Amino acid sequence: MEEIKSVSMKQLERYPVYLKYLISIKDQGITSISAPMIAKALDCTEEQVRKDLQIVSPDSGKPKSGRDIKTLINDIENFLGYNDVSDAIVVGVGHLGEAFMRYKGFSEFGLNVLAGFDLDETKIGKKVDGKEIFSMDKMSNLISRLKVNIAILTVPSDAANAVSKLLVSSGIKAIWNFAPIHLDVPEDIVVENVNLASSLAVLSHKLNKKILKENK
Amino acid sequence: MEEIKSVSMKQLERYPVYLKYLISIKDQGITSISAPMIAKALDCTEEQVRKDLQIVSPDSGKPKSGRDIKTLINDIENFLGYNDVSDAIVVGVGHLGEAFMRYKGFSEFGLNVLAGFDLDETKIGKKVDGKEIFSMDKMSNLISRLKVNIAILTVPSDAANAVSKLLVSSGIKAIWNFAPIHLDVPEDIVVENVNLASSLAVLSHKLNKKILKENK
DNA sequence: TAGATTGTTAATCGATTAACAATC
DNA sequence: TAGATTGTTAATCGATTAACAATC
Repeated sequence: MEEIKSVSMKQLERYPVYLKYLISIKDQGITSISAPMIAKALDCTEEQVRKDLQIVSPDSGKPKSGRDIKTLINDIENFLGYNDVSDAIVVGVGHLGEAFMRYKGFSEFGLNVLAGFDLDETKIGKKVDGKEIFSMDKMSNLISRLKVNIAILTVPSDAANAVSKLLVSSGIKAIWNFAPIHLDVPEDIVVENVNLASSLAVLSHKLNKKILKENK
Repeated sequence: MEEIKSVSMKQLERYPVYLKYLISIKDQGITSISAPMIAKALDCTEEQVRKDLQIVSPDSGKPKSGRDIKTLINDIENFLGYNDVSDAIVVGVGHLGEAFMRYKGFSEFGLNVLAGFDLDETKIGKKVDGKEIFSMDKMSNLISRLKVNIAILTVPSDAANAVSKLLVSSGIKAIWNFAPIHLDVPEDIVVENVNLASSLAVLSHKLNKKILKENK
């Protein structure tokens, strides 16, 4: 029986950063890497790196040399599911939604955007990067027919809750929510919020503290 | 002497969510609100709401009735700096960068995008929502001349570190980084990362756990 | 008054950091 | 071998949660 190590959300957020770094290092022709090296490059502690890597990698590192980069990259990619493709739809094709429909990087993460949905009749029927924009009343059918699990929600805040209800009743299992509000959905629905206002609040606060420090 | 309550990053991230909710409630004509009501609507604990609000609001709530919504909204907006405008530039006018140049919501947060910068000669000189796209070699001069503090960094990962060095040497104080890598900048530079790959890693992991649970 | 809500103070929880023996 | 690096186990830190007296 396989041992199951649990992983925290904080750790999950770090793996893509490790991965990017490891790939860049591999491309330089380096074949093995140690926790202290990674820690130094990414400005974190080596203890944290070791604990994180132990979770995703079945085999352990070797004292003195560290870990094999290729193996490690593969372990992280498998752990993050980059090797299995999931279908997703973009709901709300505004500036941000359109950017996501055009974004090539998602395929790297195993995410495949099938189509977009919008209320605006002037957008319906148009194609963005080869993917069609449908009207909202086509959404439910497409989700259940193609068994889409993931919705990228980029509608205005005041529409977000109504749309999320529709998504849930159509069978969507996870919502990647870019509206800066709390979605009121059943607790078994996975919601991951990306709140730019929150992020900016942190940035502004740090910046103000810095400016205050400089001026005194 | 004013008492200074310290605030955590986690708390800062929550204020914009409170604010959105309070504004929507105010628009319904409600004039006062209690911590338990907010907690129930936003799916968190009332203790947390109380502690968070105590930090931003000088006057305390009243037992039974709670807090005055208008006052509270004003307190949060002031605390987050939404009433003072900061200038910013967008560096890297790809799909995401262009979306940010077009995004109207920033003004609500007190953020004013002045201009964009890009390497691509076909983009240079064009205007996006009235804001011009300049070549990268104009960047340093504009930053120092207009004393711009904030850069929204939306360049590809492999360019991010070189560009951030240029930003820092030009006098930028804070970088809102959308490249999924660690920026190697001096520690007094404020960096706020928005890593979509990290966010997606969390979503995928939760989704996989949910699917595993359903299938057993 | 009675009870809902308040702010404060203490307990719990989880994640990070430190310490250390094991090993290539 | 010596020393860098490893994984594990214990200590610290910070944030969340719980408990409770005060009050409109």
